[in-house]
Amino acid sequence: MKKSIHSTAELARHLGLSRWSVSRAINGQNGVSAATTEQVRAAMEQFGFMPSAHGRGLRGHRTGAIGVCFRALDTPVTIEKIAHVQRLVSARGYRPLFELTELDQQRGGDVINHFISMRVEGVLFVDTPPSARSAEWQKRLRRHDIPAAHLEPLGPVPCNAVHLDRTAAMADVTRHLLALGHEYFGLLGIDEKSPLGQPRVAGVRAALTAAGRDPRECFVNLDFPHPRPAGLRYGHELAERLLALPRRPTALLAVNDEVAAGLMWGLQKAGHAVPRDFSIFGFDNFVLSEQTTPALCTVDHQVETVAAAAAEILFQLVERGPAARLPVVRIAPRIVLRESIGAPR
Amino acid sequence: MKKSIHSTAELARHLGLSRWSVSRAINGQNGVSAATTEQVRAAMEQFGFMPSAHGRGLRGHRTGAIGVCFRALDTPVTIEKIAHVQRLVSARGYRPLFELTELDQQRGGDVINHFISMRVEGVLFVDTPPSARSAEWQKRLRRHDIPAAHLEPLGPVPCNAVHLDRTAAMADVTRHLLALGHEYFGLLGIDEKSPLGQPRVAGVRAALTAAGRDPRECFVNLDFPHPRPAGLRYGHELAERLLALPRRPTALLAVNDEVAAGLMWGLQKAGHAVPRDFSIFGFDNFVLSEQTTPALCTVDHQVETVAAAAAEILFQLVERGPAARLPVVRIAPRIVLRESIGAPR
DNA sequence: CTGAAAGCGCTTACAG
DNA sequence: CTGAAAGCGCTTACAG
Repeated sequence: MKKSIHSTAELARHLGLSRWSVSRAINGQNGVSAATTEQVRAAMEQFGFMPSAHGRGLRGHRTGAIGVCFRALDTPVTIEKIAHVQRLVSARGYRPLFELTELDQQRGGDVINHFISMRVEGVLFVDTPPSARSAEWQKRLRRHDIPAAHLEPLGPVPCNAVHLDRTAAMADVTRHLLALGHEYFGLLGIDEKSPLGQPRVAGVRAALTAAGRDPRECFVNLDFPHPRPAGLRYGHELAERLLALPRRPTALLAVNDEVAAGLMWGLQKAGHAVPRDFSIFGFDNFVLSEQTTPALCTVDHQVETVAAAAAEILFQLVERGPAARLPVVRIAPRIVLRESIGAPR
Repeated sequence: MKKSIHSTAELARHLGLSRWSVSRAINGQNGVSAATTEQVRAAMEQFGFMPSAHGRGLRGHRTGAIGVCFRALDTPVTIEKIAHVQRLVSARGYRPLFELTELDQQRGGDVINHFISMRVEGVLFVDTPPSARSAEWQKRLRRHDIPAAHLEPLGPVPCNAVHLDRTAAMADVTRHLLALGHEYFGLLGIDEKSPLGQPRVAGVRAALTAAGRDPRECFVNLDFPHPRPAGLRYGHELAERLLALPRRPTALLAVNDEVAAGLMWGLQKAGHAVPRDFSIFGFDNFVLSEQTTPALCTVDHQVETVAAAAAEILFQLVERGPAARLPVVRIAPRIVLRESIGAPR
């Protein structure tokens, strides 16, 4: 009675089969009897045996591995992306290999080395900023005929990428507040010079212009240097600055839900009511946003849709070859309406 | 002029060396001239070549891979653990392979299959609850002589594990508040029947008893059914219940920082001041805790210390063989003092 | 210090 | 439906 089995050869010997039949049974190829297949399956189960991915990748040349490259795990939205990517990649029969690039900055660029040495069939870059380093990474991947797709790259990418359409989202939000009767908008903590802030301000401008308003007279952008990431405390300070303004906006669009919450508490502490005196919109649909009183209106990233689109691009590239060029996809975020907005007084 | 190189054999041919010299140069073995080593290194750099992990794992029998198994990515503390584990494992020359078990519940248990097929040299379980499934996983690993260590298992584990000493943490907190003069304690949202709540309540009891008090008369545990995870809103509701109590505790110990923050806002809304009327302690040292006004006292998980201890256990097991049994390590959390506590009125 | 053989655990392509 | 050869890309152990 054997106690453990570590190769298809041992399994074959144990079952009195040839190693080739065992291999075929494991891979579900035809040309092997149903009885043999079942016998092999049962023995694998019994011994907890799994064929070596190394032997397999060496001979078969399909490793089934997909490299997934994150910048850092700093936001809840990024975390959600991981979970979805893991699910999508596994469901398609591949295995994800996760790497964090930020940690690697200090340790030399072995993220890509690892992917190459593992002979991944494709790489998904998530939230990665443009840099000399990442440009070089991509050149190396191309050399090895490994295709790459981009899930929300922080810079411009010519193809094989999925973006969240922040411009459309903010235009939507602005239209919504215009329809409620708001005339003067406050943007809070949205840095127009940052790659993520620029399209958001553009969306506000576009909606105002489309409604026949002059953007220069319809909104004020409040921002000042603060510790990153922008949080509750920064929102709290913004409330003070806002109240000190000679002309106060009635519709407030915050950079994220935490700033929106801090802003709301600051305003409430000063005796103002939301949405009676101010309408507030957050961004990110972070758990916090539904826990405040009143619950915050916000913008949802549609992570599942974005992740699915990016994964689909990668699968296409893996299956059609690394030379393929797929158009950039833009996903529209979804506005989440809750209790923090109303008509201005 | 070759444009790409995919194996040590190609590299050797290109450099006019034997494949064996190339292999030795790559692995930094002695018995190869410095000039040859440098030549090989330069060519690898030039062609972006990395030896196949599959060929390597097959012949060398050391794959350098470590499986890291998480339950889910639901809390910031878990996320922090990932980052530390990645860093520690890489620094020791291994490569982490991350898997999320919760997603896999639905898809069949191929987490362990993946680890086994990748011939990992060890597995680190993080935050994993005891279950029939995980017991079976461990049996399978043992069969393959793959050692496993546990970073904060949610159930009892006889060895090779690191725990956060929640009992010590709560005893510390309680002693601190006793010293300030508090006589009556409120526990908020800490479920004494849960594996994480039980040791926390035990710590409070222990500190009270040690101070010569009767725990039965010194604290009240407020908890009621609520949507998980416990957050701001739940804390907000707890504030109301607390204020309705015939005898109000002055020292409040919340299950986590979000509940503590919600509690604080609820009390402030009702016209009470913190810490003048109530002293509040959170738990987790979540970013939120330093962003509230006043900033929350809390308990830090010492993630770095816990992760390092668990990684060290795993490295020992990998190097000393899977039969080794290392004692369970308990790490004491650190109390973070900020502005939310004071002497009772 | 360098070369040539053997073999890790698989799959592919061919033969029966 | 099953068997035996060859070879994927490496490293180990041996020979010089």
